Amino acid sequence: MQLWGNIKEHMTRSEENYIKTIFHLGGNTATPIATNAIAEQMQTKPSSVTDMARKLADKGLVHYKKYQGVSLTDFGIKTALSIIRKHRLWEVFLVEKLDFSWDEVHEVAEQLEHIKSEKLIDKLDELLGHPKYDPHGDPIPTKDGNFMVRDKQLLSEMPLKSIGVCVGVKDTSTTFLKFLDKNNIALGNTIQVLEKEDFDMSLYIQVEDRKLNISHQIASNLYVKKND
Amino acid sequence: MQLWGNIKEHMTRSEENYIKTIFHLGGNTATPIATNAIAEQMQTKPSSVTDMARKLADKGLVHYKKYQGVSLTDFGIKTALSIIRKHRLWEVFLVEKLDFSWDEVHEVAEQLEHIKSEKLIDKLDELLGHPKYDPHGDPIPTKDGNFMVRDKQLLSEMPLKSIGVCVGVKDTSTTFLKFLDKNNIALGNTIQVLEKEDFDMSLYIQVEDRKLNISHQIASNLYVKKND
DNA sequence: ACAAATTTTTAGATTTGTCTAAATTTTAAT
DNA sequence: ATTAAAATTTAGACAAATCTAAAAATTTGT
Repeated sequence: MQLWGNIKEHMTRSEENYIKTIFHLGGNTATPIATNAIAEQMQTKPSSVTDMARKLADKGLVHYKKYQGVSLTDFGIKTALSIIRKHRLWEVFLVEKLDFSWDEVHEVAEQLEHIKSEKLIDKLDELLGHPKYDPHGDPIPTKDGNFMVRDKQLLSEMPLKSIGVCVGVKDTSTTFLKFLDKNNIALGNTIQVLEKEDFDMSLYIQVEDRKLNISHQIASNLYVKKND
Repeated sequence: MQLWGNIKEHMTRSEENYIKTIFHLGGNTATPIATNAIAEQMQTKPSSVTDMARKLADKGLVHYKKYQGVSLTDFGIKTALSIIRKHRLWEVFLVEKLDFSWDEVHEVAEQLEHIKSEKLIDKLDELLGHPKYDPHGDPIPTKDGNFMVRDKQLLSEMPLKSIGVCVGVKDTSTTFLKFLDKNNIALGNTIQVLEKEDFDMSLYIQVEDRKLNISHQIASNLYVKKND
């Protein structure tokens, strides 16, 4: 019978996945997330989400009122950041230490993120040199839950002639990442917008020393940081 | 509808734990293992073991006849070796790359061994330089399931005056491993049996350049390889 | 060999996470 | 402001993995 017994309770894999999904859908703000949206994202049914919402609310991880959707509590946000930290550190490990390519890491990191050992993550972070970004350019939360929010914008929104550095991808699907590999576009590359085609909104760009055409769809999934 | 559809079926964490336990209890031989023994080892009830025995038999992993105990099939042995390989490789990783001490690795490796990715394990093996033994001196099965069985013996069974190298521990409990650390006994150390005490079977030994007394209990949990 | 002790299995219940189908609530449209 | 549409919840079911208590089989002791 301990006073703060519920602080470090066991979280199941499923609970952790729900928390992560809610966070990614924007549930870190006060705006509640719809049951349907969560169900769709998690490839499950709304009724299952309702059940889990109750359980997570009981555990103090989310705010939940019937028919009103869920949003993360402060504790829920902390929990989400801890899971995301683990996921992204493992992604860095896979790419940096085990030569995975950036389109191969997600599935494995989805499993590794649920391993429970604080020491493991601290040491992994140390081994990797406390990386700030994962292989897709997404920021890695620090141990105390701080985010490096980088001021970045979509390549599709860059003004003509402006120059920037590629710092991330919005779409992390295998097909998109493989496309980038094939076209030799990688994080860290310098990109300049040479021309914009009004008709289909495609861009003519220069990546390092190469010139190429990319569709609007591509440009709107690449994050660029303006030259600072 | 594929011909060999049941070869790579999904194994749950629980199934994997049963297979591993059966293997460790000696189920790799033809000798069947008793339901009770498995239940005790796994901290569960015999009735649960019966249920699982049926399921594993259905999947072709064990031989099972009512009231007769279970033994692994060839496929079951292959599966067990694959899990043990993963467990031990992760243990090496934790010690070599993340500075874990040998008494801290077991719990985390128990989780990591269930991560599913062939590439992950292949690459990890490569990163670690294809180690043959884990931090406790236990052999790591190769990808195709081969075991390096080292000719070793318990320190307690070494003849007087004989010299050997410490190559493993039988008991891997935290208390035992911490005791060894405290007494500066590590794998690779050269050990000579100087005297044997008839009364309590304790040993007076030399470890590298230090002399010390150890109880029979200690000596019967340390593996030594005779100087070759 | 036969009764007693032990081991193992069965039967039925529980928990977690999921589902379907029906009912309810909210939102949107006219 | 009603009603139709959409979203959400409830109720009841299921599979996996476990448990308890009782029944059945095996082993052991004399």
